[in-house]
Amino acid sequence: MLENTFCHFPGIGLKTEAKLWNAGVLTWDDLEKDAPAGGSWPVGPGRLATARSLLDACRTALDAGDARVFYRDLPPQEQWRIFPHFRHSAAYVDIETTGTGCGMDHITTIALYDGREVKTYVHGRNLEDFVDDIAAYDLLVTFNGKCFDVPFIEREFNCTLDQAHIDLRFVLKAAGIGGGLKKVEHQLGLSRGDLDGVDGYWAVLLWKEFEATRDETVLETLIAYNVEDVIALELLAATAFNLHLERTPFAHRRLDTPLPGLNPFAASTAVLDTIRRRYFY
DNA sequence: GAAGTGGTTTAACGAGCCCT
DNA sequence: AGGGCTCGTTAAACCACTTC
Repeated sequence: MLENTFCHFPGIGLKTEAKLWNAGVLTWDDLEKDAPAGGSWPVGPGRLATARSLLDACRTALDAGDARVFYRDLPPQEQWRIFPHFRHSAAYVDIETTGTGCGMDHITTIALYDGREVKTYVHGRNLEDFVDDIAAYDLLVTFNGKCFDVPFIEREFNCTLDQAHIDLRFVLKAAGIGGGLKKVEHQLGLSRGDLDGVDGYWAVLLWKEFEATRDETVLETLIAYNVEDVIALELLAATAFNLHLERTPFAHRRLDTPLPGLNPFAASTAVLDTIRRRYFY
């Protein structure tokens, strides 16, 4: 999709890009050919020359796996186009915390999924390893991570996550699927089994319970919930990409919807019942 | 070459929304 | 419940191109 993208070039917005597509200029290679059928370019010679001068840099960035070039230059509502090109180096990330509001909050667990393997990080054990591990990826995929997860991580670890970042909250909203993560999953017909109805507030309660009891089953239930979130992100990213693709001339290049990854952690129904009884009845 | 047009960019602001 | 970020909107300025 990036090779069909022109709206990241200076002076070319979505309208001009659509005109190029309509004129049969569909790829970067087409941009270097003679004028399209009809004899004239839907963009002036100055902007055409600028775009042409940037083609090599774009090709190099694509080959080198540098997603940041496109992330920087694409309009925010078009950053979904990055996904298939850098999917092999994507990290689906979600954090759980002790809550929000009092300023003393900290991260309790982090889940990182790369489409193959799940990694988890726990406060007081291996949480700091996350900073080194995440640096290996070129693309972050989160839900509301631009507003919550990434600022929280950067504050807590005093670091900067400078990867390209697809925040599915905004991407899905622009595709007509709004709401929180659980609502989005529900709209797409996804189910979480035992963890249906469990939300971020439960993660706060589960951590509180774990700190009080040091019961590993409680911790595993929290991690299972955390991991379930990141596994779902891959499916949501592919779905969001396909929804946006349908609005372009390239709808035939849909991505296959990935099978849900295997969650190596299991939520305990006994633990969930305990939390339910204690806090919700 | 001047005027007009359409498109893009930029900045400021506020609202909305989702996270735990 | 609070925090915080992004996005959308709007308006103005700018740019490139077209038309005469």
